[in-house]
Parts: sequence; structure tokens; C-alpha cells
Amino acid sequence: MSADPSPTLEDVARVAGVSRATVSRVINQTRNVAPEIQEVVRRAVEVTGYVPNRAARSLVTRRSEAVGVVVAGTDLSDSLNAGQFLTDPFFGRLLTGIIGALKPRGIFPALMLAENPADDLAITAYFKQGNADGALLISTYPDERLPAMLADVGRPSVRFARPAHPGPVSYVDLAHREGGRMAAEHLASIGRRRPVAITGPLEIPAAQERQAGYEEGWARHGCPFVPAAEGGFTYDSGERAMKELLDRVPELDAVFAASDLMAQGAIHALGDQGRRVPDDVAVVGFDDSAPARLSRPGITTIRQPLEAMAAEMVRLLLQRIEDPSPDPTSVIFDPVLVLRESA
Amino acid sequence: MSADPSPTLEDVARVAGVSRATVSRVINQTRNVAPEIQEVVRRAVEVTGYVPNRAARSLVTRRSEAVGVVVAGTDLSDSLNAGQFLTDPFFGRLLTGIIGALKPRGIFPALMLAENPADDLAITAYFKQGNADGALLISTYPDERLPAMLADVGRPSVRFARPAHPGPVSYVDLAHREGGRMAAEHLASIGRRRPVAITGPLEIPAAQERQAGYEEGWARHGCPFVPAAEGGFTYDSGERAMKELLDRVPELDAVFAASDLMAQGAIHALGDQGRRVPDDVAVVGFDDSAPARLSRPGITTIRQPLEAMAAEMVRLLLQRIEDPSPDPTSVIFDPVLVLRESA
DNA sequence: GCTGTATGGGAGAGCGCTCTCCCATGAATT
DNA sequence: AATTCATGGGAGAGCGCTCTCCCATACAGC
Repeated sequence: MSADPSPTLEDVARVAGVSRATVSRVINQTRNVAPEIQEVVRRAVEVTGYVPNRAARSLVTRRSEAVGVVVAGTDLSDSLNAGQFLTDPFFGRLLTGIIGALKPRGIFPALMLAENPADDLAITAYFKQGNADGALLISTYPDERLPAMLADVGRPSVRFARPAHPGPVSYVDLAHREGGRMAAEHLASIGRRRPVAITGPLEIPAAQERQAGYEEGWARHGCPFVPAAEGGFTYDSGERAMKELLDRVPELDAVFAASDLMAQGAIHALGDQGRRVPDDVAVVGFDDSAPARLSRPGITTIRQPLEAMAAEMVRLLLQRIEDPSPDPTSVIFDPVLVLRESA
Repeated sequence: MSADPSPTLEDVARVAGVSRATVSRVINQTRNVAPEIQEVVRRAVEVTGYVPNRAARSLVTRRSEAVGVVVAGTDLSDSLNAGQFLTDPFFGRLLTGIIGALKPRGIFPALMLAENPADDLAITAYFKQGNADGALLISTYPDERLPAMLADVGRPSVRFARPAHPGPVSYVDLAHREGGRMAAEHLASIGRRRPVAITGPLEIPAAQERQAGYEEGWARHGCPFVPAAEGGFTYDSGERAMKELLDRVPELDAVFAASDLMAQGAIHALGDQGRRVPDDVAVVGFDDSAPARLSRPGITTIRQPLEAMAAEMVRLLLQRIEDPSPDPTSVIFDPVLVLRESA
């Protein structure tokens, strides 16, 4: 069963009675080969159990047929934090989407965590060695170094979320502003009039835009000012922000939290103060992550089509690997309002 | 900055004024080289920005210096489920541990999901092509096919958790029985006398052993029979099992749930019935995952040292890649009781 | 008939490394 | 002084592919 010296093209050629070149042509469908010879070759491949040697092929094609998924962002150097990031449902959906989109090409992505500048260097070296042809970057915080470093070693990258500053990187993003607007629209449509907001970290463009859209939406409904507290996307920060807002705006009846986790924290804080959700206060989250689906009450939220976005990232990257000449491009996806119990 | 034609060994040799072989020796520290020449070579590497070409090296060494992490288990074909598995905190900790242990070697693991037999084939082909030297297998359910398939193509694998049937695979596991025993011991030590259990799926060896240990522990404390309900490791199944047990054994005062998620579900069910935790009923979970830490009350649990286990998996795999001749080995880790509020 | 042109196959160079030989040198042994 | 031997360097083969040439054949057009 296990042929120790793995068969080579030469072996297949001998069995098929043709030259190495012909076998290569059949396998790569790179030029016309007479149908009957194709058949013979294919049978020989079958018989020998031949599988092309990736290293040999890569050596001449200068392609590894591999891609890397780089997870960057907050300092993950304490393992707890890193574990939590990998654990983030948001990330899980994205990664699953990436793996699924890569599977038909027989590619399995290499996973890397970029926690500090030393990691950036190691990752760049990894790409330069030719271990992977391109990178998919996922980072919660705008990260400018890697795309440029990778571009320097001739490796294209596609980023999830728009970078803070334009660079040599394509990206896929959500229409965050539109998402915020949808949240306001929905809350207004169910008769709420005293909105507040729990924003994400405002140095993140996405957090800014969600908030801007939300405010814009309320402005249209005659509510020019929306009290807001800044959170950090986490459960605890949502809880804290909610407490603060309850102090500042006791009469509030609607909350938009820029992440489901913060929405969950907010709902907890509301419960502690005896406010019922959604009767007293309606809550809308963002992401449509597991907490939104599973917690009680289920959280009405703005869904990011992460699987589709992941597939698009893959498509963009493979395209740029194929032909690096065109400029980086970006694709923006529309969010979807998902109704549950909280609003 | 970006040298389009990446420098080769030849280039470095020319700059250093030595032969290709000498440069190779310095880089790989493979034979004695005069210190002053080493210095010259190292400077030449610096100057040229040389990085060895992985493909060329792999072609001759027949090593890819890559490893794969294969996530197998329940049918993940619906993306929801798969996303959830990647999302599992258990998995996140393990994966983080693996990545961390691999990092010093400059290896970034390729992530693969094995959802069905076709995937097994694709994964095996991937390894046979020489894309990776060995596999780390993580599956919640005993999976027999892959280790043998990989062994057939000459790739060692290390599994997380003991396989149902012995095979050509090393593994790392927890002393589950001991964990169950610890849970019983602790519950008995705080004066509980009416224990019940929510087990994991009993076709899983680990679930069986946790339960066996738990029963053994109680037997020592004069409680030969422990009512049990089977769950599926999930939140919902824990809630359901708890309800069933409350019906069957209304006087219960202690619960051991074979996963933190089930413990969380159980606590929820207990709350619905007006039972206070831990005053009326003490609850012990298993894993020490995020839910155990973050939920209220915090769940007293049996911790798996997943990071250490992941590091050991990596160690075992690299060792077997280095020298495949010795038989597969296994390493068993001891669990740790983590005290929180629930018991 | 001869040339022109597809069509399909083979020969062989060469991708960038590693590693086995082999050789030059100088120190140690006799 | 002659021989052995350890030490450190170079030459060059070859890993398994791809791909550019080149050539043989078949068939069309004149």
C-alpha cells in the first residue's frame, strides 16, 4: 500500500510509454494531447498512484499554491487573550468561510498570529521563503505594517475591513454606516424616541461609521443628538457603558450596541436595574454572532455576511496572485437586519 | 527595497567570495566552517537580503517544514456547526497552544477541516504531495480513518485524545477518570450527599471515563449509585438533562456536568426551578473554558491543561517527523480542580 | 510534386538548493 | 623527513518538476 519511493513523473512516463513532458501536459492540461494518449497517461497515473511533488513544481513555477491567514490586532501576547480572539464567533465564521472557499482549490490556509513587530518579521520571512503566495489579513485594529512588508517581498494581501490609511492592500468590508442607519430606522419604527448608543473603540473606522450611520438615522427622525458611551466590543465594556448611560439618560428607551457582546452586557446591566428588554428598553446589537442567537432574549442585530465576505476575500486574493498587476480593489457588503426578541 | 529576482545561494556565495556549499554550511550549521569565513558569509547574507528558497530546499531534503492541524469530528458540513466548532473555546485554547509551540520553529500550521470521506482523501493527497510533514488531529469523536491513511503516505500524526481503537498514531490525553473522581471528591468534601451526573455522549471514551471516575469517587464515599442523564456537551443538552434529573431525583444537591457548557445549561435550568447554586445545588463542570470563567456564578470545574497538552502534541509530532522509527507514544496529563462559586 | 502550416510529441535545460565526494592544507605521529 | 590524519573548502550531481525549443508527421494549397 505504501510505496516508499513515491513515484515520479518519470515513472509514470515509463509506464505510459511516453515522455515526461507529455505526462506533465496531461496532468496540467497545458497543451493539446491526443485523447487516446491522455487516456493511457491517466491510467498510468492511476496505476502508479502518482501525485505531483509540490516542492519540485513550486521550484519552477515559483508558486506555492498556499495562502496564509494572518490574525493581527490587539496584543495577544497573553495566551488568554489570543485564545479568546480565536474563540470569537466573529472570527470563527470568517475562518470557516475562508477554509470553505479555499477547499475547492485544494488549499489549506496557514494560520499565523501577529502579536508584535517580531512576529511581523517572522511572517514576512515566511512569505519571502515562498511558503505562501499571498495573505488574508484579519485584524480588529487597523494594522498598516504587514501589507507593505508583504508587498515588498512580492506577496499580495487582502484585508478584512478597510485599513486606516490606504496601502498596497485590497480589502473587503461592510457598509457599516448603512448598518448603523438600519439600527436607528428599526428602533424608530417600533416607536422608540430616546435612543442612546454604545460605540466600539472610536479609533476603529468601523466603529466610527456604525455610530455615524446611527446618528444619521436618528437625525432623519428628528432626533439630532444621541448620547453615546464608548466600549471596547467586549461584554464587560458593554455592561459598564450601559450603567453609565442609565445614569446619564435615565429615560432612555433604545440602545444600539456596536457589537452583540456589548449588547449582551448592556442587557445584563439593564436587567440589574430592573428594566425589561424589550418592553422598557429595546436593544439592537451588531454582527449576528452566537451570543445574539443564543442568549435570552435573542438579540435583534445587524448581521455581517461574513461567509460571503470571506469567500470574496479569497477570490480577490487568488485573482491578485494570478495577476498582480492591477491595483488593489475593495468590495463592500450590505448588512442585514435580523429580528429577534430584544427590539 | 524589493529585489525582484530574489537572491540565491549563488549570489550570496559570489558576494562572500566562497562557494555555494560553504554558504549552505553556514546557514544550516551543518559542518565546521572557519569562524572568519562564517562571519563573511553572514555579512553577505545580510547585504543581499538572502532567504533560502523553501521549495528548492524541500525538493532535496524531502521535508516541507510544515505541519497540518486537522479538525475532524461531528459532521461539520453545515457551516453553522463548523463555525461553532472553531468557535469552541476548547478548540481555541488548543489551537493557540499549537501555534505558540510551533512558532519558535518558524512553522505556521495549515488548518484543515475533515467533514466527510472526500475531505479525508483531499487531506491525504495534500500530505502525499509533500505539503506538510505531519498532522495534529483534533476531533471530538473518535476518528480512525485519517491516521492510517496518513501513515500510508508516510506522514506521522499525533492525536488529541485517545482513539477508540489503537492505530498508528501517538496521542495526548487527559486523565479523565481522575477528573471525574476529583469532581466527586470535591462535592463530597463540601457535604453533598445526593449527587447526579450529566454525562457527555457515551460513545466518546472521554465521556465514559469522566463518568466512571465520578461514580468511583462517590462509591468511595458510600454512594454506590449515581443517577445520570446523557448530554451532548452543549448548553441546550445540559439544560434538558438537568430538567430530566430534577424530575427523577428532586432531592439532588450536587451535579457534575461533563462540560462547562452543559454545566451552564444546568445552572440555568436549576434557576428556572428556583434552586439556588451553590446553596441548594452544587455544580461542577469540566474543561475550564470561557463560560466557566465568565458566567455567573463562576463554575467550579475540572481544568484541562490544554496549552501544555498542545505543546506536547507538537513536541511528539516534531520528534516523530525527525525520527519516524519509534512506535507511537502517548502522554496523559493530570486535570486540575478550579474552585469558583458554583460548588 | 513541393512548400507552408498546424498538430502533437520528445529532448533537455534549469529552477535553487543539499550533500557526497574529492582535494588542499597543515598538524601530529612515526 | 616521511607518512598519516584531521580540518575546511570546492566541484558537481541530482532532487522532480515545467517549459522552451525542436522535430516528425499529416494535410492543405499552389
